Amino acid sequence: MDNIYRALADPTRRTILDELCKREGQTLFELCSRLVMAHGISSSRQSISQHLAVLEDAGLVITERRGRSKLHWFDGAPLRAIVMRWPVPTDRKEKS
Amino acid sequence: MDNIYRALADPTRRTILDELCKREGQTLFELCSRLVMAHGISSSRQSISQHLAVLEDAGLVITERRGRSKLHWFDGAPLRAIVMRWPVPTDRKEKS
DNA sequence: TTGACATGCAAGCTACGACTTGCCTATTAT
DNA sequence: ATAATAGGCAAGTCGTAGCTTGCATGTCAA
Repeated sequence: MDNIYRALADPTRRTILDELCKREGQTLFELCSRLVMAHGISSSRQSISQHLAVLEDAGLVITERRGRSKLHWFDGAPLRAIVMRWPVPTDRKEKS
Repeated sequence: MDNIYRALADPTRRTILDELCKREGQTLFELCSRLVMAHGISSSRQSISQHLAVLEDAGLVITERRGRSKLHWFDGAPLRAIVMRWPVPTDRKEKS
């Protein structure tokens, strides 16, 4: 799964992940309106849909069809590949 | 610093970070030859140099001029922004 | 000082990614 | 059945990232 990095490369996709962390199980329309409200993102529905497809392909978003809607959840599991690949220093507060 | 994500988006740059983790303080030429040897990367010197500039701009690589050479070190500190932004599940081994 | 070595700068080319537009499919309500 | 709702598919445009090429800068050795 190497497309995590590509998925994280786009700022809109990162904001989508933020939004899905705040509220679980959002539909595409919920996400679109919330991205406009909270953040200044005013992309088309199709654009957000394509972003979600990239995120889902990377495993960062899990979906479930519910009738004519599609619900989206955030999943941080693929992010472990990053912290396992390179050393991430712990941020202990250091005195000067 | 939002360009961490862009810096990680390229596979060659990720391999450069891997290589710098294995051996510290490499020069540009060292990196070029090692990228060809260990991994199958055969980009030009200028290409690698540009990649290093992106990584340095993202704070993932720290440099130091030493005479006519430039030494490079890996720095994982910017990666904390990722693990602090989204929840990364700990991978405890689970019994089935 | 002169030449070899290690790197930097800048312009140009090409390919891919993000976005839009238009139409299509599936589900629910009346 | 029909219309409205929620989303999917596909082609096309545009900008930018990655790569190369050519030349310039700076450093060390003889």
